[in-house]
Formats: sequence, structure tokens, C-alpha cells
Amino acid sequence: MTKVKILLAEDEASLGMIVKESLETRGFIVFHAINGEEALDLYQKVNPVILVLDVMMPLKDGFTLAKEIRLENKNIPIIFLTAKSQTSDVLEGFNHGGNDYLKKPFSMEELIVRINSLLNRIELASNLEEIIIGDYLFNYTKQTLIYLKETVQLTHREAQLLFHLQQKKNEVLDRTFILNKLWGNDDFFNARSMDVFISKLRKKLKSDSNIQIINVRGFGYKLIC
Amino acid sequence: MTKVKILLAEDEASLGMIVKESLETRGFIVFHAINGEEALDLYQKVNPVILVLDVMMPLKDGFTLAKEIRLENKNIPIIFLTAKSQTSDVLEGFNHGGNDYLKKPFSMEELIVRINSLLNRIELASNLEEIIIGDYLFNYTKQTLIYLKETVQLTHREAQLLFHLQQKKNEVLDRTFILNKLWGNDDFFNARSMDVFISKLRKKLKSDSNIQIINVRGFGYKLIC
DNA sequence: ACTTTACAACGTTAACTAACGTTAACGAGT
DNA sequence: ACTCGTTAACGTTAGTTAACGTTGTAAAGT
Repeated sequence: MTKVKILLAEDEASLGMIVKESLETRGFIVFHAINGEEALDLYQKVNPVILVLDVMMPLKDGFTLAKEIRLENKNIPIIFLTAKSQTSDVLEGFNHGGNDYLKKPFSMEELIVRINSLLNRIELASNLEEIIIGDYLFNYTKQTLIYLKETVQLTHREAQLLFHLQQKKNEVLDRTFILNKLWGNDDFFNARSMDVFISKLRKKLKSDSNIQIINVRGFGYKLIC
Repeated sequence: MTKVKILLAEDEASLGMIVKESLETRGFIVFHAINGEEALDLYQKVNPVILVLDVMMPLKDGFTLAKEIRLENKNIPIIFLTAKSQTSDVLEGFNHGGNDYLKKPFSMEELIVRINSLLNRIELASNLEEIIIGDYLFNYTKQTLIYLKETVQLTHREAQLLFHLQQKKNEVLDRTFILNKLWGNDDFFNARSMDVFISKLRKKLKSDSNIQIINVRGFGYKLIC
């Protein structure tokens, strides 16, 4: 089992260091950002499975950061670290779904407990793992598409692309977003490369005629199912 | 199943917070505006499926706000929150169609019941998903027009335009509104481009002679069906 | 009052172009 | 040798622009 990646965003150097170390001794991999901008940057790069965000940070506060990340990933668990001065009602607006919060000062035990409980939820959710797309079963980690006992193997790129299409099914998945996310930039050649993969996915999904990948000229693609 | 987005407009901070939280614990996504202007702004941005509007609000009252939103969307369900002082006869003008109202103070149970009953209506309507236009069935997300088992694929622009025409069927759809909404601005060239799409839609809708897209010189178009 | 003129708004078809679709060739990595 | 992703080559299409025709309306002319 691979280690769990945690993104920690905390501007106080000493506190950040302590939390990072403590988490690392428990077997987590911790990426430490010292402000909101850096945190967003690190998030894109390392793809952590859980976020621990200080609310008060320079350049970008934790709430704003959380909102931006939620645009990309609706399900990632977030734990907010808040000063005691902050009123709980502001926080409770975020206290739902995959979110949690912790008032400073907190003990490491508290933090660990919350991280583990959120991770359990994730594990339960991703044990289902089989994503239903029309008459297909899509397994992202296994990179397989199953149609009536017939299993088709997908390549890594195909699986990534289908995963993101499925995340926004019946909505438009932005071209430049996906190009930047999967290819790193949205230049001409990568765009053509992506076209090729769209074409490949259409072929592999053609058994269910209700599924369509519709192009929205100039904007992106819509997975209809 | 994706979560239901609710727009809550309520200027009393404490009440708004409580309602927001309660709704969120029931699995709704709540966007909270603290006045009418902000509510309109949020409406444009997040595209909620149901509105809960306080009648008495700063900058813009709930009724005015509702009228403005209804210009864009005739079908969105609206629940008005009213002080007990307001006479019911003012409200009864609004108590029809997709509207409902609730007198303060109200219990959360009452609100939830009303929200769910309005959502059921919506779900029935949008699970059919097929919008009836004369003898045609129009599916906006699939971008299809079905006439007697014959399915015609529409382009994105055609589908967008038809959707808005249909939203205001038998009324005038404003030219500049639609140009700004779909093209971003209403300059000469975009206007001509739109004319072309009107022409294309007329062709694709010609099987049912009862359907007409009538031009209202200087104002816009009326979809008759 | 009626007709004529003028012009802007709209209708339709077709040409055009950038975006996209598909297949195959290529090349790096195993 | 094989797989995967990129690049190339060529085909197709959506949306814009252009060109020319039609219609509505208001002002000028009679």
C-alpha cells in the first residue's frame, strides 16, 4: 500500500514544521506550503488525497483556496485549521460533506483522528471504485472498461481523460483545463493529441449508443450518458 | 446523483446561517446571499435549481428579485419567506405556478417539506428531460430534436438558441439579450450570425407547420407552438 | 390620402476558415 | 518486438463572414 499524501498549508513556520514532522512519523507524506498560492500550486503538482489548510494565510486564505480546489475536485477531504477568535458559525458553513475543522491550539492526536476518519470515508467510497457510465463499468485505477463481461483495457491517458469527462458528465469539460491538467500545457500539438484520445474513447464506448462525447466547439467536450 | 443547489437570500445573519446549515446537513448545497443584489449575482453564477428568498431585504426586495429572475427562467421554483405582518393577499399573487411561501417564524421541517415537494415537480419535468415543442421532442443536453422517431442532431449553438426560444415560447425573446448571453456582445456580425442560426432552426423545425419562429422587427423573435 | 422612395432590419444561401475527427506513421521506452 | 503516446496527413464540420434578396416602415413626393 502506497503512503497517503497530505497537503499542509500553514504560514507559521514553527507550527508547520511540527505538524509536518508529526504526520511524517505516522507514515504520511506531507507537502508543506507556507501560503495559499503555493498551496494551490503544490496541489496541482502532487495530487494529495487530503488537505489540511490554515484559514488565515498570506496571499490566499484557506476558504478561498478550498473553493478553488473544489472546482477541480468535488470530493477531496479538507480540514481547516482556525484561530480561536474565529466564530464557529463561519466555520460550520464548511462543516459538511468532506470537510472538517479544528480550532487552534489543537493536539496532534485530534488532527490524526480527524485525518483517519476522513480517510476511511474516502476508502469506503473508492472501494466501490467501479464508476457507472451508461452500460459500462469504468475502473479508473485498474484502467478497465467492462461491457457485459467483456473487459477492455484502457491506456493511462485514456483512463485519465475518461475519468475527467465522467466527473463532469452532461456538462462541458473545459478543453484548456484538461490540457493543462493532463498534458501540462495547451499548445497546438497537445490539443491534437487530445483529439486522438477523444477519438479512441469514442470507439471504445460505442457499444452503448446512449453514450456520446459531444464536442462544444471552442470550449471542450460533453460526456452524455 | 449530484447535490441540489439552493440559493438562499436572507439578510438576517443568524437566521440565514441556521437555515443554510440545516439545509446543508440534509445534503443540499446552499449559496447564501445577504441582499437582493448579491442574490441576483449569485443566481447568474451558480445556476441554482431552487430559490428561497426573504421578501424584506436591503438593496432589492424578494419580489422584485423574483420578477427579474423570472425574466430569464420562468420555471425555477421560488419559496418566499415573509414576516407575519405581511398580508396574505399580497402573497397570493405569487402563490401559484412554481411558487410557494412561508410565514416567519417557520420550522425547518416546513421548509424542507416545501423544498422537496417543489423539487419533485422539477425532477419529474427534467427527468423527462425531453422538452416538447409542437410535435418535436427537444433534448437540450443531448442536443437532439426528435420528430416521429427521426432524430436530428443539433449543434451547440442551435441547441442553446432553441433552448432560450423555448423558454419564452409565445413571447418575444429579446435580440440583444440573447446576443449578449450566447455571443458575449451584440455587434453587427454576431447579429448576422444569429440570423443564420434562426434560419437553420426554421429549417430543422419545418416538419411541424404549427411551429414558427416569428421575427419582431427591432425587438427579437417569438417561438410559436 | 395615396404612392413612391429610401433605408435599415431581417432571410437565405453559399463561401470560407479555424477547430475538430480519424487513421496511420513514427519514435521513445521497455 | 511491443506498447503507448505523439506527430503527421488528410478529411470533415461548426460557426462566421459575405453576398444578395426580401420585407417593414417612415419620410418625401404627388
